[in-house]
Amino acid sequence: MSKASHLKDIGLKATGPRLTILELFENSETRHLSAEDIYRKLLSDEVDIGLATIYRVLTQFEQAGILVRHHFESGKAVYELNQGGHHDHMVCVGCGTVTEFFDPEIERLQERIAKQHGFAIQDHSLYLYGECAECQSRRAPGKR
Amino acid sequence: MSKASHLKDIGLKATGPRLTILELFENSETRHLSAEDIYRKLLSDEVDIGLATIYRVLTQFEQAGILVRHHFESGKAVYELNQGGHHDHMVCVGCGTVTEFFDPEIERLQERIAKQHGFAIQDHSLYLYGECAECQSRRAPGKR
DNA sequence: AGCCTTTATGATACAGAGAATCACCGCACC
DNA sequence: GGTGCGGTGATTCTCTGTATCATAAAGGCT
Repeated sequence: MSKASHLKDIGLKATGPRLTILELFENSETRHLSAEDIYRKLLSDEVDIGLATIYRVLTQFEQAGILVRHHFESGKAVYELNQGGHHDHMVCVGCGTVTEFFDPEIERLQERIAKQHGFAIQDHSLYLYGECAECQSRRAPGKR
Repeated sequence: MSKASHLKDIGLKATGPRLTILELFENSETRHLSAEDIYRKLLSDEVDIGLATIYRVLTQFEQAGILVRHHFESGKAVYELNQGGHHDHMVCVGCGTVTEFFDPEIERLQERIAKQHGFAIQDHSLYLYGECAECQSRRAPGKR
């Protein structure tokens, strides 16, 4: 299915900005992008899309399930392509790198805890913050 | 140890606003308070503390380890008394109630995953969002 | 107690992320 | 080829939270 018809299927016109932003996610090295990231990236590519449009499109894509939104500690929201599999995130406080992981055991334990409290989970967020291997050795070479 | 000397020990003068805010946390029904919550609570108690002061004091208390800060999905930061034991949170999207829990197994698994990636955890945040038992039965009485 | 230095306070201005507004544009449909 | 309607982008607004700065209050000292 083409990108254009994919957008139409969810009730959104296949406009220039929307296709551009979608392609940006598909071609980006870094999976996780903030509105600002996208804005600046497009500016440097000589593509002029207003910041308001970017926020709008990101929100629409999130509601349509094309993107998933995360709030890391930075305070600003980042988005990534929704490729089906749920996963959690490990964020390096040194370089900002985001590593994804999935642990079925943790998922199961969360469900068990919720059940114990009569709580119906709709969503959850698990972020590990710390230092990645590269940043550790950069900071203390020789060690470890 | 008195509250006043506790504050002095961490290098903070025992001023009115600081003692008031500390007592508010100790006497509050709801463990988790935002700056706004505190501001409005104090206003209704005829205590006039500037919002700037509240933000400052909260930040200082967090740095001193007296309070712990959380970012739920609401976007605004909430604080709770740091009473030693780490725990995670379950937030009801219906009524906003926050339930605390601790699962040593989940903690252990997080550490294992980090180690597998050579990642040194400094901190983590785990929030479960969903509907609490009360809200479920309120929405669909009779069911479940 | 009274002085004096330091720190805290509160009003206000500012900053940054993101949402709302609104005139204009352009595509789809008649 | 008009016309209607959703989409766009410039701008304004809102909401948290921070920085500024003149004034006030703590706490040490005598």
